[in-house]
Amino acid sequence: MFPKLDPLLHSELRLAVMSILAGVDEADFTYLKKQTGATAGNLSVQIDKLTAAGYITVEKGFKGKMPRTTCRMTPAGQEAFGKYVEALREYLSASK
Amino acid sequence: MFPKLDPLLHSELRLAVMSILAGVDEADFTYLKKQTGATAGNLSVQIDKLTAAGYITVEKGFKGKMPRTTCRMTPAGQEAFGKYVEALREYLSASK
DNA sequence: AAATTTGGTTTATAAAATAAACTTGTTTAT
DNA sequence: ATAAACAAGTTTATTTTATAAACCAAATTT
Repeated sequence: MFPKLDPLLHSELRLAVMSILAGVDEADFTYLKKQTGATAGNLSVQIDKLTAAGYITVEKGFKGKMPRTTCRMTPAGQEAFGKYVEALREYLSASK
Repeated sequence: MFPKLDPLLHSELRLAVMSILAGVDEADFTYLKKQTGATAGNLSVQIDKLTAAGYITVEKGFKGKMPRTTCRMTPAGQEAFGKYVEALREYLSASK
């Protein structure tokens, strides 16, 4: 009845990151930080987890002289995100 | 942009319990256990948390000679659940 | 009457989230 | 030129959660 929710996505911050990346092709660390309101430390950790899961890729470079970390969602990430959304709807729609 | 998700509801098992109770007036422990597939221990703990939050009430009685624990969602729980669902939609719909 | 099942609770362990502190380098002010 | 402040993160430590394992009391079955 209730499908298992991908624990990697069932996290407020990781979900927000994925939600942003789902609509935007790429986003860098500071942008994600601003949009989510997360602390840098927390964001760094959660980005690592999404990367380890193969849901996003991280590219490190420089914008001028400042370091810049760019994130993109992978196809695997898109699929996982889609499935998570579907699963979640089961939980939410059970009410009506 | 991303509303805070009520941490009490952003839990797979507690969400499932609330989702069931949202549609059903009352449900007892064993029913919830069966429907969610949770272990009794986990369910007991999570029911306690929902009770402590005032989201559900627990009534203990007997069905014949066997103990029976009946759960109901409170108005506060309904409101919190509704808000949570709304908040969550923000996360999910940001993608499209 | 011994073993099993029901309906749980309590306690212990593992995993996550979060924050605080630290690092490396850059820009700005002195 | 150097000290102070800031940017962009990472690492480590702390707190909170989730989950499972162990336990308990009473009822039922063999």
